Amino acid sequence: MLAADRPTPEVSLVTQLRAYLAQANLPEDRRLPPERELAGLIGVSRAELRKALDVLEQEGEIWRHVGKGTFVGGRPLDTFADIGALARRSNPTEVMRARLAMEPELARSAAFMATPADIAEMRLCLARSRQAETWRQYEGWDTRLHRTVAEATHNALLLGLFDTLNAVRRAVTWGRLRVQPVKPAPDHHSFAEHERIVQAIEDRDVAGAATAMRTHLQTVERKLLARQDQPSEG
Amino acid sequence: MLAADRPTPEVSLVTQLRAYLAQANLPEDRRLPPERELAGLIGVSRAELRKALDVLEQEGEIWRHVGKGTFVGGRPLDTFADIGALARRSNPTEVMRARLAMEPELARSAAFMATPADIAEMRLCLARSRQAETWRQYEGWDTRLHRTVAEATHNALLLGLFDTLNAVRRAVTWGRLRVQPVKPAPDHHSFAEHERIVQAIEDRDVAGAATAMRTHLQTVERKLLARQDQPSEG
DNA sequence: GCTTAAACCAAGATGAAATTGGTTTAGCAT
DNA sequence: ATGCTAAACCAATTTCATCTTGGTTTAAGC
Repeated sequence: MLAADRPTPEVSLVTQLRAYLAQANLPEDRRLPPERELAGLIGVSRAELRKALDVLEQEGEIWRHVGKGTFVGGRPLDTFADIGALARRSNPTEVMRARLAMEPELARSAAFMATPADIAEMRLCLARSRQAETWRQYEGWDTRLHRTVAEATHNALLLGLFDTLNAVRRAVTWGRLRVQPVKPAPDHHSFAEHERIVQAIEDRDVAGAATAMRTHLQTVERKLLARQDQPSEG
Repeated sequence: MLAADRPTPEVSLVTQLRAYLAQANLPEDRRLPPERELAGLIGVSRAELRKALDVLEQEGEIWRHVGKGTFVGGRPLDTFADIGALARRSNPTEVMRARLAMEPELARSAAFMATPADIAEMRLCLARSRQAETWRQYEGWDTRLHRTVAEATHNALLLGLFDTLNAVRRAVTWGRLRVQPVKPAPDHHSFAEHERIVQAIEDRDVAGAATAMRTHLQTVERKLLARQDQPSEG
């Protein structure tokens, strides 16, 4: 381009762009023309335009995404976490790792925050799971025990995260048939491990609660890897 | 079809279908062939097949959806984690506690799984955050650093949980304006703390990474409680 | 050296066509 | 009439090819 086109080089392209953004009436979604087009409109090279857009993006005045375009304003936050999509991208191994990352910390927090009512419910779940006549019943009480621990943190966000994790776990684990006609053996590893978790929480043993939960989940992981016909719950 | 093909009409089509479901090895998603095809396979009319499928659906053994297909097992729960509702029930304190529960474990896992590319991106975020000219810019790089750590776990589920946590954090923190004209001081506590986190991850020091992240978040928590006019990020 | 234009890439949008469960209709045999 | 079958039709959904778009690389040009 000729020098005469830009008689005032001290007026930076960034400023020029800001002026354009203010003047141009953009569509409802505040999307501005594609870079190639915009470069032609303003009369600069695409590379130069992009450098200016980089600045505006750093400033937070615009946001860009490949395939979508460039938009004025802050990046919109998606208000929903899609469990299904998450489950599709994940797998049983990842679920196990995620449980190992989260649940010990939930147990730790529960040991701090649990009320007597929380602990009573945990003990109820323990007892019912021992009385279970089928694996399905056992799984129900097992799931409820783990959720009670999450509830005992008395933190709505942590509980929500646990529920999300749990929903993904169920979605991921769904396919595998578990035709276990027999009921859990009285010496099933989970009974003692669950007991230790609840006891640690009752004793306000924060480190012990986390450790007990981690140990428990590691056992579940080992069984899960060894034999696919075992329930994946724990 | 000839009567000879079905010499035992008392064996209902439903039973026959159940046998088929047990025997056939279905794809990962447990989807069975389209009705038209399945009808041909079994050798019955589509109408008759559908009547049997109706029973199985009633029993809860399968579920169907137009355009999708027919699947064995329970209908997947289409629960979306509602970030907005979660944010409404939560508060900054809970968010902080949730970060303290999750992010050290993410750092620990990242120390295991991070690739050189992950670490390079972390270092980039570090450098940019130091160069930030405004708090807004700093926050952007800080957020990106923390998310890179979550990415470095190479666990889609953990990343999803982190994103959910982060979305709630942003939603909860929404109201508070932070008009901090000055840029972060060169000795801002987070610089050194972030550096320690990344270094531990690079050194494959799993315990150190978790500890560094916990220490960092505790500092953020302290600052947050002491002075509301500080950025809540860290 | 620096800029520019062009090519290339992968993520996302778009739209036509095919697929699929659900429903209706017409034919046909009993 | 009754009951079954095949075919057509419908709307929801997937699939696939194509286009768009920001991001990146490359090489020519000055």
